Amino acid sequence: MDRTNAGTGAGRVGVAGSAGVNLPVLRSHNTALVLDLLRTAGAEGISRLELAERTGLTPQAVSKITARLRDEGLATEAGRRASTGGKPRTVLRLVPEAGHAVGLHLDRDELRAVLVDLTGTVVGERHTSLDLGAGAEAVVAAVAGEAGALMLGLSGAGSVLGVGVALPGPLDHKRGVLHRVTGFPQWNGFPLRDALARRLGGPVVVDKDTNAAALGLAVGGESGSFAYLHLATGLGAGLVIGGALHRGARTGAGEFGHQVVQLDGPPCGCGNRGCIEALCLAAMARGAVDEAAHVLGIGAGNLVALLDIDLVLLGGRTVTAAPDAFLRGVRTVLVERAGRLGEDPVPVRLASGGVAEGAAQLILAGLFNPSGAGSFSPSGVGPLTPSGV
Amino acid sequence: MDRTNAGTGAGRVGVAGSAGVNLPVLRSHNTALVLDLLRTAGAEGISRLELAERTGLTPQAVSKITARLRDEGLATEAGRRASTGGKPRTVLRLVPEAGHAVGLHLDRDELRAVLVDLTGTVVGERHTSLDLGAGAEAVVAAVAGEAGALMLGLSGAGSVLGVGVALPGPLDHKRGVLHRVTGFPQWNGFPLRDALARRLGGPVVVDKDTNAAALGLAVGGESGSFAYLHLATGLGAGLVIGGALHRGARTGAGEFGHQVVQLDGPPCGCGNRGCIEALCLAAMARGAVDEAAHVLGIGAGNLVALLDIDLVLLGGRTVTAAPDAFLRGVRTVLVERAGRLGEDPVPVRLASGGVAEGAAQLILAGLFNPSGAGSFSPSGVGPLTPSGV
DNA sequence: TCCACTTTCGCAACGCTGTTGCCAAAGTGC
DNA sequence: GCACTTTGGCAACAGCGTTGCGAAAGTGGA
Repeated sequence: MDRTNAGTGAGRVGVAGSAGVNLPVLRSHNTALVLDLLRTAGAEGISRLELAERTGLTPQAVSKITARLRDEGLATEAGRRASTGGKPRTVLRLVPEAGHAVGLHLDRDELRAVLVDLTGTVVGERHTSLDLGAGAEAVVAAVAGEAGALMLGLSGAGSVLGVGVALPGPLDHKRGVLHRVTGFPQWNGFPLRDALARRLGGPVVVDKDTNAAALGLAVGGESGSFAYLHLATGLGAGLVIGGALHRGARTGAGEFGHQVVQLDGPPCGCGNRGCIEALCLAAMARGAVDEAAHVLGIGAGNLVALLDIDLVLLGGRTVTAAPDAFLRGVRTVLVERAGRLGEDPVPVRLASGGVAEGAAQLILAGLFNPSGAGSFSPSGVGPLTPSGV
Repeated sequence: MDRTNAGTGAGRVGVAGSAGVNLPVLRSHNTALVLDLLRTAGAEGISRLELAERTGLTPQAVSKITARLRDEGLATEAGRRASTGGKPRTVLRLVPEAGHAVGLHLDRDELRAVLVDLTGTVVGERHTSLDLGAGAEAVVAAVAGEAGALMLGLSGAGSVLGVGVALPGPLDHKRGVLHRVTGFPQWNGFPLRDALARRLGGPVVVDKDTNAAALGLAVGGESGSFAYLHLATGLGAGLVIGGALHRGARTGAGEFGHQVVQLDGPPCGCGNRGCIEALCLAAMARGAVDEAAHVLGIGAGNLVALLDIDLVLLGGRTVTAAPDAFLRGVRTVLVERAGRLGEDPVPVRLASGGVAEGAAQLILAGLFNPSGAGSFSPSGVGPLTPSGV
């Protein structure tokens, strides 16, 4: 209960702008940096000297940091590299079982819950149906029950750091409050984060499903700036800019579906005309997959022009039902655009990985992201026990 | 010649990602933070305790930092506040004359050059016609001449930290190389930054005019995330996200004008159809200012939806010729959008400040931005002397 | 006029950070 | 078996922000 906003990036300084850096901040920054590199290296591991090169710190500083991490049980030595004429480099790797996180994906009619270790590997999973219309109390109880069931069986050693929740509607990530979830007006203004945190007794982070998916992709290896376009019952986007998830001040970023691409277009459910979502859904309803893909490509092109991103990733039920058509349609538009400008086209790929896994990364981000507040203190974060279940 | 990329944000670590922080980095970060707050406070000044509150550092740390700044001549005491029952707070302020920067705005047919002090106040200005088609050699000579003329008359004390250059075409900010400037193919691939740096013997930074304008606005007091939309012979945007200018990996961000808002729209000069720039310019050609403003508003709405920005600023010759019409047109679209969502509308205002002033901020950013590399070392940056003039 | 009190702010000592100098360990190659 | 290269830890160090403390400079009541 003492740290319900872990990983939200809310600094210790009230001011929104940039904050001063003192030695503890410096320490946690560098520690997170090293942890992130260890995670990226995966099971292969990475040597101290490589860590030093990648961080810009001296080898001695890296030795000190990794020694701390080994003491805390977060890292361990894992073999040696071949020698290049001298003492071979010792390979370090993350200890996956040193910590866990729960990720929840609340969709309109189902709930998926995963338990992941520090590397993001799923070590437990549950899947049930869910009726978002059943009311806040019932849904929170059901969700907490699923999360609690996943957490049982973990000893105190590799405790659960927190619970990340991803769900569709517009919401306020910072305060963890839902806005008007489309189709479920009774959720408007519900403080989901605090309600769950109270029941679970540990840190909870809430975010949009598209943001969670994009975060999962960023952790999964996609680097730089990219957009994740999600086409299912609606059309939304998750934006990763310079390696960091871009939410906007009000968690409103990523409203890709309601960009207007046809000034005099057909009316959209949002009340406007010519939204790309309306055009895509209408085309799909007619069975015109290629046309929907083309329209999606136009939107992706607008995005690339505006933000100069490196990659477009596609996902969502509608896309996975006809992946080749959508890849081809979007790719065509971006290749034509690149040809006009004499640039290399922005690659388009299918997104891999689930939303629940991304939701778990909302918690792990506090450990691996060198952005200040969400620093790690293994002793400070008590094991999350499902007291209210 | 030794530091031609000052202020570009290129870190000392080759890796693109985040870098390790050591004590010198920490020091320059906090110093830049304090300098930025001093700049923001302006002539009124700011007390040490306010600096401590805003940065999150302890008062003692602020005292040490400000003592260094006073020793270096960058800050000075400027009176006292009224007492609140004890010793009154001593007010500190920036010493404007401690440093200068030159800002150049290369437009298609004219050149504006300004000399600004640390606060961004213009202390010297030149204005001449310029023919971008005259060839690189001639233009570089003319531009260097104007910059050199501005710099004469400054003693070594408050020396010139560098020259910032803003110009229209697509270009590579990091390498300082121009791409195909629209209408002037002979500039394609020209290394403008290095050519000017060689001639002037000091740091030079090159950026798009829209980016420079947006940076100038950010320094001028606009906080948070905003978009500067520039409508003149073309339509472009400068994006400030979370207080930082967003350029994209290839300096391609801000191609606002070539977003498609009419799938089957009229052909655009870029080879595509239905670009917002083509629609706006066509409407203006017909004299339909309100229609152009409406279309611009649609684009602004798309931008707000996608990025969740806090503010839209309008500028450019076309806008300043009919400011009320454009403000009304854009505002209407954004107010309608906000009404549909039950949110507060994003404010729309006219942009103030010139592009050349913003170009100068490209240099000053190295002093006031706590983003690592562009740290300040008063003795390290030699006075920029116009040797090649 | 004096005194108690509040508030600001610098000096000195301190703890902690990454860095440097040095050396043992562990390989390769002649 | 020796010279050499490379890794990586130990100890001393410089520099950062922090803490403890006291002087300075006001206010306000007696």
